[in-house]
Amino acid sequence: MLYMCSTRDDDRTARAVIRDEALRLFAERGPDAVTVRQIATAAGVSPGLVVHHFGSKDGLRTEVDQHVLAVFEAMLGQLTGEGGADLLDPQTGSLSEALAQHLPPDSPLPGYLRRLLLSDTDAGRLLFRRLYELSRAALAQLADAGLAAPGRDPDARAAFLLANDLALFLLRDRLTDVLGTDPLSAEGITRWAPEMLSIYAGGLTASPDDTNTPVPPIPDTPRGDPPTA
Amino acid sequence: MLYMCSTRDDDRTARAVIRDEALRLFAERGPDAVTVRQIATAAGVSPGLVVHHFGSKDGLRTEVDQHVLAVFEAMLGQLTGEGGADLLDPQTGSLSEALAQHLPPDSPLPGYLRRLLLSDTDAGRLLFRRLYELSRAALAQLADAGLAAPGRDPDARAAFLLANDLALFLLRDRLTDVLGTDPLSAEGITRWAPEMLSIYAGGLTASPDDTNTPVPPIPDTPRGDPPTA
DNA sequence: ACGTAGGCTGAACAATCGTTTAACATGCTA
DNA sequence: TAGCATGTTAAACGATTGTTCAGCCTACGT
Repeated sequence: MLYMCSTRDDDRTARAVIRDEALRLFAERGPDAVTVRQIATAAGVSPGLVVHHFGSKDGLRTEVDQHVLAVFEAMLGQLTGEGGADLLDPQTGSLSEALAQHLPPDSPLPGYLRRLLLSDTDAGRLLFRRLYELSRAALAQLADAGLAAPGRDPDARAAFLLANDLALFLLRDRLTDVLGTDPLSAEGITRWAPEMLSIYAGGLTASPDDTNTPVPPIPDTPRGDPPTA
Repeated sequence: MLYMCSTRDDDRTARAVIRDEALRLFAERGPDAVTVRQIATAAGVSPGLVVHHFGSKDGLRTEVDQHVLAVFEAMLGQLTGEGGADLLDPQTGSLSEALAQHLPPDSPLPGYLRRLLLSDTDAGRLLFRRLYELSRAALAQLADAGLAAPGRDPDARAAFLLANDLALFLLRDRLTDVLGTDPLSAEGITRWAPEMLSIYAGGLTASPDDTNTPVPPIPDTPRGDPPTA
């Protein structure tokens, strides 16, 4: 079964290698910008073999989609299993953080999920809807526990929180550029999380140290106050 | 000068028509997914004319980039001129809202800016950096006015607020899908803004009506409470 | 031992891409 | 009115794309 001419030192099937390399390249440049020949070269096989195993380039893309979604779902199950159901509780961390922390720093998965979420495909829509339902459930649970108000429009509020969480994900490169720190790295989270926590806990007017204490009332004098030291 | 065979009923130069159609198509499907022939057909000209006017497809893309950035910059100038400098004040509305409201509903500009922000190009990085500086300045101004705390890390806080604002923009289609309302439409804003305002004003625990009243302290009993009816 | 199914290759195919070229029509200028 | 720059088209070119095909090599069942 193994007579591959190239020197691949892992025990993965050629099929799996093609899938993994395609995943990596798709995440990096997008499926449309990657050619079958590039995938074949990266996997150390011939272009014909790619089609032979997956029927077509689109078949390969579909299978990578399924694979990524399966891995993501498995990771989601593991996270809700270990950390309880408060995965999306802003107090304990965000979805993006959890994802970044449970993945090797060079994993192509975040990038692929990013493209999937932004792509105008059924898979992307399904993924977002899944996250949305998760966000809704988390908000409802938080509300039940008295840790958050459901808001006037719980659906919109859940969507708002989810969108904010995903923004960190979608704008990761841009934020790294302006902040000088990858917000999804261990170091970046130490910058990001306190601000997020502070705002979610007490709003924009709360000072960072008020995280666990009641929020002072907003002064009635609208502006012109001396800057708060 | 005008002897075009096609029946175009506007007074724009063929060059401008090509640029506008390219802008529309680029925003819709992305520059790489749009062919020169498609642009030419949409503009009612021959493919050769596109290259004749813009040198190459990439030249056209660059010019569309410049044009979009110029229009955006002009709109930014107008907005800060009329509405004062608190354009990014969450109390008065977000950047996304302002952009959506001052543009026809079918304008390709938001879509193009979205792709620009997410594209790995210098133009995209520059645009984001511009918005980031705007956000920093707005936060500093808000802090001076006593309407917001600068936070422990003002740069990170400004980035957080900007990312949240842009999320609405980047995930517009997905949010429309799950909410049933375009969050950037007039109707959608009435759902979105109150939740955003409420959280920014008093945090997650504030009830929507507490916008201008103090926030109640978080109860000490962590969980296991009966669901609050 | 032998045949056969499947992993795999390299060359070739048709289609489509961005771009080039030659030619033509038009308006301005001298 | 002759001439020239400019706007415009149709056809064609080379490169690249996804895909097909014929055939080789190896492993496995009988």
